Amino acid sequence: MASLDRSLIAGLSVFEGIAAADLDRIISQARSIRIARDQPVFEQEQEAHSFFLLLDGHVRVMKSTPDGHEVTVRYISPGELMGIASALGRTTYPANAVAAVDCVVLAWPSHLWPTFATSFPSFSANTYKVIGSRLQDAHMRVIEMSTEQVGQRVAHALLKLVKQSGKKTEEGILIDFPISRQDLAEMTGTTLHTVSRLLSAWEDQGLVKSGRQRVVVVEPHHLLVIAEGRAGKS
Amino acid sequence: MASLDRSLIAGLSVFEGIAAADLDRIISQARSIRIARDQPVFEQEQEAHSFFLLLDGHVRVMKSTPDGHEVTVRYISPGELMGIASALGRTTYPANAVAAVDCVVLAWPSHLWPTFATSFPSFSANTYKVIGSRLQDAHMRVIEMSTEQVGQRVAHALLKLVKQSGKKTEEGILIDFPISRQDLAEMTGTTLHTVSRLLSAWEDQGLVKSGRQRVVVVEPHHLLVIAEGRAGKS
DNA sequence: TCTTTTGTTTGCGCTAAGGCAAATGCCTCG
DNA sequence: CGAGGCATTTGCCTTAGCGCAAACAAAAGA
Repeated sequence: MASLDRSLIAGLSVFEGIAAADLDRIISQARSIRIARDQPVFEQEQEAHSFFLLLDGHVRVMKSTPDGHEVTVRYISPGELMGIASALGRTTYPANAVAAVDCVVLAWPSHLWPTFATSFPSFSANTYKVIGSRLQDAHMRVIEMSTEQVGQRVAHALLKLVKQSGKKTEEGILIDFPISRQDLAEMTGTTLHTVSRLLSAWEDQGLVKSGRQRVVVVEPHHLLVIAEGRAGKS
Repeated sequence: MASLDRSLIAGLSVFEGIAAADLDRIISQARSIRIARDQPVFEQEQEAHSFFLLLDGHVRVMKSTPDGHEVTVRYISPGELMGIASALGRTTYPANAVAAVDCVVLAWPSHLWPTFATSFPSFSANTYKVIGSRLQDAHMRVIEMSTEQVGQRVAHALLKLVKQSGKKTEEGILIDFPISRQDLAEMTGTTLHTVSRLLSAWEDQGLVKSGRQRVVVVEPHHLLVIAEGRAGKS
């Protein structure tokens, strides 16, 4: 671990409330790994040998069903934990994770978790908070899927991505990793066709600008109106 | 706590791997509460003062959206934990829980959690396992909502209920608490009308028998075929 | 017992959104 | 620079399932 990483890392919310010395001990036991775009970080059903912290890049987490469907569970941004199956007593990963762009991650062997949990209570508390918010997220997704129509869901997804990984540009807020219509469809439970139609319509209205694997949100506020449900049905 | 409860409780999976003496200490700090049908166990957004173990009855956990929709997250059966927000560092309950029938629960004050977690590591490990499986569940729900059609979803819901709370009768397997079409609709993201139509159709085919707030599954195997997707579209 | 409330059934029309198919445009790799 | 492969766009058709509305049935209450 190069020392320059330390200063970056210390500020992450996962490490809030952890003494510098403890942080050093935690970090020193991690391996830093570089993962090329489209390469897996971990795979569904495989033994959960490690848990990870994403330092740089973006990772897509998805689950595939027996009958071949794929659903994107979430995107991971820098600073977030992933593959923390061990904290929940699981021995295998529940999903696939692949690098959406070239990534750098820290990896700890899973067997360290129990020690970490007892030695660094803040770390485990922070981790469980993360899990709590993921559970919350998942339930929100269920609710969205149950009660909203596709337009709203896609709008929500875009806003979530903007919040997570939005990068200001002169055109608007760019989602700063490659994302296809298909990807958006897998996040919202629809088809790439429908997503394409929606984006085209929104582009005509000047709400977004989009191209190949690229989306820029121009009018987040208006998009929010759509997401919330009552946008004038013009 | 009456001692007769102990023997029942000791066998629960939440308490697996816990020494008898520890178990006593845990249980002695709980209050046993009786909750009448349709009364709340805890409520969304309220301060999470306690966490609970359901001893007897059935509890429905649901989430309401700002715009008035209600979605049923899950049913809790005897032996299951609920309201374990504190284990995830939350200070409020994320959902509503109401007794589907008269219930008996054990309640621990939330402030005990940190102590419990350190004093009884098996207990906390078991709890986190529960949370892990709930997260898994929630993701499965998202996937179902994304990829399956209503018939499949309702079939899945029925099978889940049967597994959780099925009671063998001469007619078939009865879901042993009152459940309305509306309830099933809220579990599967559809309307009571559609559920009603489906149940009627299935009743005609002899797969289920149902009445007012009552469902008996006669042919679980055939229902599974429907849930899995490829049932001849007759 | 009669009335009211609450849950259920069912018919009918409508529409959001999926499926299919073909065309177009943008990268990338040779 | 050219060819082939992806990603995207769009039109047209089909349909699952929702909304509305009315009739029914069973439980609960008076």
